[in-house]
Amino acid sequence: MPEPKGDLKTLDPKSGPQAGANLLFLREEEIRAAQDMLFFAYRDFTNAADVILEELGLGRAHHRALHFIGRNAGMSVGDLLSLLRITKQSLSRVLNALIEQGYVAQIPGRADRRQRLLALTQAGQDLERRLYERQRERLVAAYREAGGPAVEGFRRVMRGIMDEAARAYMDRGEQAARAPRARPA
Amino acid sequence: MPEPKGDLKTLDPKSGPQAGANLLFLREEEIRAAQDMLFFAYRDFTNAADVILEELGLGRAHHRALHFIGRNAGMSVGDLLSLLRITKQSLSRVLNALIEQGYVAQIPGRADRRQRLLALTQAGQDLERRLYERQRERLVAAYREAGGPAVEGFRRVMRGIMDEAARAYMDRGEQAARAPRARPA
DNA sequence: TCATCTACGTCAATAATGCTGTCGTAAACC
DNA sequence: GGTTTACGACAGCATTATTGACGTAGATGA
Repeated sequence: MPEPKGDLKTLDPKSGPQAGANLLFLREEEIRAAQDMLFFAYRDFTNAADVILEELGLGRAHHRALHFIGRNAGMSVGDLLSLLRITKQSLSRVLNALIEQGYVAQIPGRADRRQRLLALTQAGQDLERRLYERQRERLVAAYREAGGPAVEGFRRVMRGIMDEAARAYMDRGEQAARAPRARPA
Repeated sequence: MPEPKGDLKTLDPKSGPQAGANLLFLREEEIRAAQDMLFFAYRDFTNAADVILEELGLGRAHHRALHFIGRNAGMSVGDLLSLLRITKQSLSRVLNALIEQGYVAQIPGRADRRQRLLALTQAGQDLERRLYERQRERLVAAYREAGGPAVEGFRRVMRGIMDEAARAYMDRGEQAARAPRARPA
């Protein structure tokens, strides 16, 4: 990459040696580095699928919906809403587009016929898989570089960052992990 | 080829008939779980600061700018643009608001007087710290729950997910790590 | 010195994604 | 049978992002 003049690395390397303050500083620097990392990793992770989305005229919101519907075939609209934590209106635009374009199907719930259970059509599964593959590349590379124990640590920290509801969701498939639309061919 | 998993939890105790397919399944489930985690962790991490932002009528874009300016006092507008990877126009709205409200100061570059180097004012430092504290709570809790080795693993995986430029940026202060907000307005 | 590039700012228009509030309908529930 | 629930839709608005065009001051090099 071309180095601009106002180079980020040459900011201020003076060191103030105070053991206690230094420890405090290290802790703060550690937390601030985590802020950086969350921003960068999330940015580049989501970017990975953007090329495909763009050529289809879809956005990241569509991708998120496809992802969660694919992973929880037969979920209700309400379930999806509380997973995404957006409003009905925000979702409806996205969902309508996906339905209209044949990526998502709605089937009335059998137990509760007010519900319109969501699932990916074949086209939806195909598209979701294409998007998945892009993000998968990055994640697999990162996992491989980092190694198994690091991945376990990653999992533990990420879990700690998310809130209780999200943790409960993550625990969901622990037993019935294959429930969704599992199985790679 | 790659080590699939460093003994995460055992998703499937029954070492079934098709061990190969099962391994494949585990790998895919692992990647998909990572997608979930990135979404949830990022969502809840960013949400942490929203209350403060809202009462000030600021958004997350303002927070990101404050964060990076605070961490790189004296950076140029161009540097900030390439860090955030947004357009000049997107940044200008945010930056103008921050300057107008007295959170950010611009000083002409000494070497290159076309530049308008950015730094937080005292008010900006105070605000940024309030926002930081909120996110810090979450991260400290997560780090403590997870433990030291897990944090190192987290760091390694996150680094693997981000792109080369971001990694180079992370390596920036490895020695001069104390540069961040050492510059008063 | 003069032409050109660079760093930054701005105007105009548009898109994607989110929000609130309201209303309607069908089905479930007590 | 009245109330709540699940969902859909309309109207309007805010935030954050985009592209493209244009201007200006200052750096830079032939």
